[in-house]
Amino acid sequence: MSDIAALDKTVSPSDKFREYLTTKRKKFTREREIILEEVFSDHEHFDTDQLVLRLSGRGDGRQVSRATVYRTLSAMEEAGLLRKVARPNGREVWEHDYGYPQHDHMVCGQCGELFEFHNDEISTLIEKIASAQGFLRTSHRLEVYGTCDPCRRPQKRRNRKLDMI
Amino acid sequence: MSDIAALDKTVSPSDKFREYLTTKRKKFTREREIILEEVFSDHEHFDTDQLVLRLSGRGDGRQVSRATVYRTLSAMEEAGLLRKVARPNGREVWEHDYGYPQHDHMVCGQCGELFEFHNDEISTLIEKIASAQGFLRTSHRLEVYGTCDPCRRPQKRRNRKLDMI
DNA sequence: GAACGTTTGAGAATTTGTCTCAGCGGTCAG
DNA sequence: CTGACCGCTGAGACAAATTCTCAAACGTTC
Repeated sequence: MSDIAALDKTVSPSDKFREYLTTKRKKFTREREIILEEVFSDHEHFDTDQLVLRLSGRGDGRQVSRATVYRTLSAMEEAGLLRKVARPNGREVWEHDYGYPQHDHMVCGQCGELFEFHNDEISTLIEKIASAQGFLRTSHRLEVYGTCDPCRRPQKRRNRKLDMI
Repeated sequence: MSDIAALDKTVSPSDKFREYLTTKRKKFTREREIILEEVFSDHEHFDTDQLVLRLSGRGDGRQVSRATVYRTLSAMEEAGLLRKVARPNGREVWEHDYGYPQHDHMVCGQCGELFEFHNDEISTLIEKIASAQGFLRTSHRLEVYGTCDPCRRPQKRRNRKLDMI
């Protein structure tokens, strides 16, 4: 699911982060590098706490404090590398926002799975509605709730990550 | 006249909540009644803490504990009476989700104001996109971020602080 | 109205994120 | 290359929001 990642990425996340830090007169430290590396080692959504755990489980003897992880993730958000997405349980998770097209999500209430999708009409329409009200849109967040295809099929074994009694 | 015909339109939040509680084999306690009454006494968005305060300020000598307020709001969400909306500062507020038409929000990053809007095209389009993927949509949440009209106008010092409730 | 399972309140505990501050260490002018 | 400035870090204190614990009170059912 993550093989097409390097498409038109002439600038790597690392470069982009460096660029951001430079313009902000901030520093590209070893800690920030470690975090960036870990964050971009796969494309799954992750939660801050998970990341802290993953970082502390690294065998390289170099760990990063919780505070620094929080600080760095915020910086990466500002740099346009990451964005937050809400899950149905109220929690928030991070996802890559760089090297990936703008997209929205469908959240399955049965299995809790998060599906990404992209649609230009939506963005255009939202833009239109906003400007009709004098509202200057910079971004949006759209989550569609319901039931995903696999979970709707009766026969097949359904994904059941959510609780059963 | 037929009372069945009238039922659909006259199911009050209270009735709806009772119905939910009954099917869940839960109890309609005095505390839940008090909270429900306060929540539906006006249509503003509110935050849990605000509600706790409002409840403790009631002169009727009957107060409800914080824990119960949290528990009851969650139950009301499950019952379909309330839903959560995100504010730009990461906070969440509650709004009525019953007796009100489906609508979305525009959130001003300057003043933090929340504007409701409704647009059928959006719903239709989302429906279309979802079903094209076999996803059965039951609801959605759309928040448009940007700057509202008043805040875009220069000179006038219209911008309020974000963290004032 | 008695039995029984549910709910409540008060405060403790947990969760999640921010802040402090002394010492470390990139960066860059010289 | 080197020193020094100033941002950065870790550890833990703090803070805010929410959930949990458990004995007593209550609502519902029979």
